Amino acid sequence: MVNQQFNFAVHILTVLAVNRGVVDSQTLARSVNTNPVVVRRLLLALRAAGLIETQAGKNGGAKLARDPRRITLLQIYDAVDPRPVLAMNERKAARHCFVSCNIKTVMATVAEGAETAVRKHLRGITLHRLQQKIRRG
Amino acid sequence: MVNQQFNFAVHILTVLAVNRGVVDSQTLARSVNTNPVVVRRLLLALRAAGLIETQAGKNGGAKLARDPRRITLLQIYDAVDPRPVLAMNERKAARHCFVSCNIKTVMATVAEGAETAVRKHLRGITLHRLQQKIRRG
DNA sequence: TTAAGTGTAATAAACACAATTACAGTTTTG
DNA sequence: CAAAACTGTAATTGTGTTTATTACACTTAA
Repeated sequence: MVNQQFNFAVHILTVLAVNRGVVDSQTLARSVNTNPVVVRRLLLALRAAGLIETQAGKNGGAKLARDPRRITLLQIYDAVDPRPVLAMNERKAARHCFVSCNIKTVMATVAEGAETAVRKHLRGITLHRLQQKIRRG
Repeated sequence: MVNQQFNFAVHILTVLAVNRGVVDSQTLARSVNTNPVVVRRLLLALRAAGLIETQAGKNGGAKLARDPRRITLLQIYDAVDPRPVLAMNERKAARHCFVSCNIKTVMATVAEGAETAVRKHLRGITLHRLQQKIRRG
């Protein structure tokens, strides 16, 4: 099972951007094709990041907290806090082996570079842009 | 459990680059701190990519097939064929929902861009460079 | 011919993630 | 104020992915 929180979150926000109003977790879950509880957990993360507002009670749900032009995919990425794009090796090094003792530090730099590259890419894409693409089919 | 094949593979190749000779899977496994069978499976992938040569039988093992200056992290990445850096959503779309029907295509483009960014980063780093970094501690 | 390796299948164990159930709390509306 | 319709959240189960382990046939050097 691959982590799809980023996908789910972008999907949810796109629906909110298109609908321009309050949408409940049940409706969002149907669009994403998942469980409402999964959606609500993501909504909490998105709210903590200041991207949406939620309302409890009857006729409650979620809506965007700001203009889609001012929401980037990087902000969504950070909101759901996914695992690094290149996994780090957390095992103990073999003390007798020089490579084993130093590879971790070196690979951390490599992973950091990969992360930076992805972040730069995501920073350049706004929710509004996705919305436009979807409108055009 | 996070996929560490890329980490393992880079580690293995770095040991081979430093040792400059045949190393058996038992020794490599101790350095990586994993099981020899796991190492041997990775060695098969690296051999298929033309990065190493292996030898069966007594005093067998693996060695680099070419100069570390001509091995990039991208080649290693491709050899182990890891999952995409951004996962794709494979679920069925909700036919009644316009966003649901089109988000997949849009997100595929986003994921492709992320992949390209990471690949570009990895293409710029050679095994030889890692070796140098490790030598300096 | 034996010792020490690789190649490879099969299975078990560990782990991450999503789905589901359940229910307390909140808010609107009649 | 009572009922309906939501959110917030904990607890548990189900499913898929990855690594570890065992086993053994095959290969090669000495």
